Amino acid sequence: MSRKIVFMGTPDFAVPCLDRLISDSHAISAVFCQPDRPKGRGMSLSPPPVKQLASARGIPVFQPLTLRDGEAATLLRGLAPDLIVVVAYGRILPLEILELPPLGCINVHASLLPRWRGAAPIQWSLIAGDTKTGVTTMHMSEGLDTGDIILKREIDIYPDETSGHLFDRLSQMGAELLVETIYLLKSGNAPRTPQDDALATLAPPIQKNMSKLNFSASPKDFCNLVRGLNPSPGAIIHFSGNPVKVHKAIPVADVSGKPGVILHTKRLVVGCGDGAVELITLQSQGKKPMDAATWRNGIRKPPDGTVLKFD
RNA sequence: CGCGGGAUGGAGCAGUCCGGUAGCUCGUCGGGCUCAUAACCCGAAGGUCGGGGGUUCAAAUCCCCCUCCCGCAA
Repeated sequence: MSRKIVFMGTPDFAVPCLDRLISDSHAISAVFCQPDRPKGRGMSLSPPPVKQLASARGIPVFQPLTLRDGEAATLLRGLAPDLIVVVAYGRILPLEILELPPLGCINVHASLLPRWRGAAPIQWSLIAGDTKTGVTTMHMSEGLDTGDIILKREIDIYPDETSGHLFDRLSQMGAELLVETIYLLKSGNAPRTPQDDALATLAPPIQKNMSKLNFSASPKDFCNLVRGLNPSPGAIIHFSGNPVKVHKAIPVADVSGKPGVILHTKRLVVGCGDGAVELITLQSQGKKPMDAATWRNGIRKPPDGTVLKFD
């Protein structure tokens, strides 16, 4: 027999999960997501990705400002779901809602919990230089990603992988793990393992002041930040006072120089920490991304005796 | 009407304020040098300066309109 599911999610990451539930013929009685927000150039109001998919499939969409004023709970009681599936919804669910569905509320999270609880697990795993990550499903509790674990699946992070790329892989994997989890849940065989709070780390939302790259950091940390912040919001360096976004950078072995100083006449090998990094792809304000050699063609030659360097 | 940057030979840029010879770093092609090079030297080709209108003896440059690209902020 088919169980009624309410899906709660907002951004791109949640889309494959919803899409998979729909194509697997689960009964999605409603979708909740964050309200439309002004977005992009021109600040036009735009619906979040999950809403776009749900609308296209004719599923009712609700976008309450809060889940804590009782209205959402009343609404949900009316929908009487057997299960609530939450994927990157953007809000913590109150106990009143957590206790509502008979099968409970489950969540898909893009990390190997208890590592990287919070809003930006993918970015933080890259920034920290993790070599493996994964997806976890859990029974939701009142805390931030603290619920008992149902299933966990692990993958290796590629050495030059970006957040964008990892996002794609993990969101697909999340959809897989979600359907397996629901299957186990329905059959009453879902495992339930409490998280070890002592091993927990936090992945708070990415702040814009994290975007500034520091050439005195180690080459590895420098490049990890570039990876973690690609494609959004992007890591920034400065040249002649102007911000330049770094889309790709790699550590360079056996070379070192003063932080920020360009060490090669052709490539953008730059002194960094106790070594050097090579900047591969850059983007100046108002421009499209370009490879380092191309970017370099556009900068003016400094007066003789002056070294080329980043601020 | 959120703020802002941009469109100039194949690429990235300067020149635009103060109208009057099309410039720089590369690439391409030809030649030279070197044991050798993402090295160096010499030479050449290649542009209706995004589109339209206007002002002017003269517009990449000044005025008006349009198209496309991008950054920030949210």
